[in-house]
Amino acid sequence: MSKPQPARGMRDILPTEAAIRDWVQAKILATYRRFGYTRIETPALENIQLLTGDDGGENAKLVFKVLKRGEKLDLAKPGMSEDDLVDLGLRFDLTVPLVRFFTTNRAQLPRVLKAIQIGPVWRAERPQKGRYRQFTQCDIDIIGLEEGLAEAELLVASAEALIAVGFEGFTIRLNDRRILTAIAAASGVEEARHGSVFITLDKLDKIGVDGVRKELAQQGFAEAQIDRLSTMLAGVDGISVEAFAKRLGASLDAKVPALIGEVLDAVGADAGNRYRVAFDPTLVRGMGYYTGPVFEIAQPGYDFSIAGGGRYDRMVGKLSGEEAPACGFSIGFERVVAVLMDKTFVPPAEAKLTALLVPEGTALARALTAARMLRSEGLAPSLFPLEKKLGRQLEGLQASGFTHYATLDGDGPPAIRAMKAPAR
RNA sequence: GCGGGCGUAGCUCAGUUGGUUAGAGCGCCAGAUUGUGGAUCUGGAGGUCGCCGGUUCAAUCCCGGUCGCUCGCCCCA
Repeated sequence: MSKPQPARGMRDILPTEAAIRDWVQAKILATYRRFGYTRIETPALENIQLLTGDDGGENAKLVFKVLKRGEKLDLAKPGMSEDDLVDLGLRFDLTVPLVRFFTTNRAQLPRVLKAIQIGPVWRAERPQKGRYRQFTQCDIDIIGLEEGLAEAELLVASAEALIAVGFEGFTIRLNDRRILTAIAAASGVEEARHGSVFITLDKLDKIGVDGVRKELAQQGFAEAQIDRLSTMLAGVDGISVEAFAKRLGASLDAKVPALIGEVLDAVGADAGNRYRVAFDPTLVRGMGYYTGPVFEIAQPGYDFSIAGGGRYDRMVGKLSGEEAPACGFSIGFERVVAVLMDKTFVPPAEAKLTALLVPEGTALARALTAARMLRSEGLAPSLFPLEKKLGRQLEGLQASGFTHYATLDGDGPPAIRAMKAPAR
């Protein structure tokens, strides 16, 4: 007697969570609009070529692919491969579709596009705690601005959005892809293998220096390379970008630490004591498309990050042949909601949710009139038949969010009563 | 893609060293009592013990497979 379930890794959103999600989304959108960003939407499906290009990195392997339809789906043809059967895929992030959107609609868009996107993305990976195969992302991106102003504004706007939904005491970690490249180069790692060094480096806070050394050794890196790498990264906790740049010497362009330093100072000043911004040379970020500054926000007490982003200056050019600088910051909507659910957060109601209890035999017209009257007084009345066991009924209504009730008896206006605090 | 744990009532879980009719709490339904806030009492419905196969006189229990859920790894938000 197995009941139907949602597809693996997918989940239903129940009323309590849906209310939180609506509230979070409204807060985030309102914040971003005050920074001058405009909302855009792109389709859930994109042509498969866009998604399986090399810009998605590992994510490209996790695309949900969609079969061709009708005559184009010729299963009988010999020697069929997956590519022959598939022509569409579900987006795995919002950045690749945004770049496609920008190249498609460039003529009608402002020279500098500041876009908000909020919507579901899909990844065909194994579900796990806090990880689903469908999840919502909330991105802001700036296409058309070189590094500096864009990064500073994205960081501040995202931090303000998190503050607006009640987060505090978080830290924005900031690094730059070029600093990572310099670290790898100065350690004598050939360029083709930078990626795997970065991925291992990213785990430093989780597995420690010894863990990183061990993993690099397993991947076949030379003792000398590993030694140089760990010397460079020794005691970097809280190090200034200027001090760290000295360790790298000539392998790093001096403009990079200057830029990062300026962003840190500016955002730090704007933050005051509400949140922190810190340089972290071990911050990597998974996506292969990042070219410059990268950043991430973690919430104390949770081991996953709640926001991440960076600069991806090559992507537009790769797709359209015409370059445009781009930078974005993505809030992990699901994780923000998860944190609020943990706190059993209840969004403030706009109107008093009032159950209007209608005794048997009451004329429908009378019920509607009474409800209309309450609505005009700013309440949110909802009609239910009055049940025999009032206590039971009120308890149930209270559980689904009603804060007030009234019984429709007699001819006069119904008397609104507040629900009692739940008995313990 | 790789590894561990778990599938018994609507929910949370007991249980059987393999042996007639598989249990509790909560919830649900009906009635009584109360008579416009949760109480109490009585009665009731609801399970091919995830699915398929094997071992056995006998399987919810042991074995194999499968599906689902879950927690890690890889990777990621």
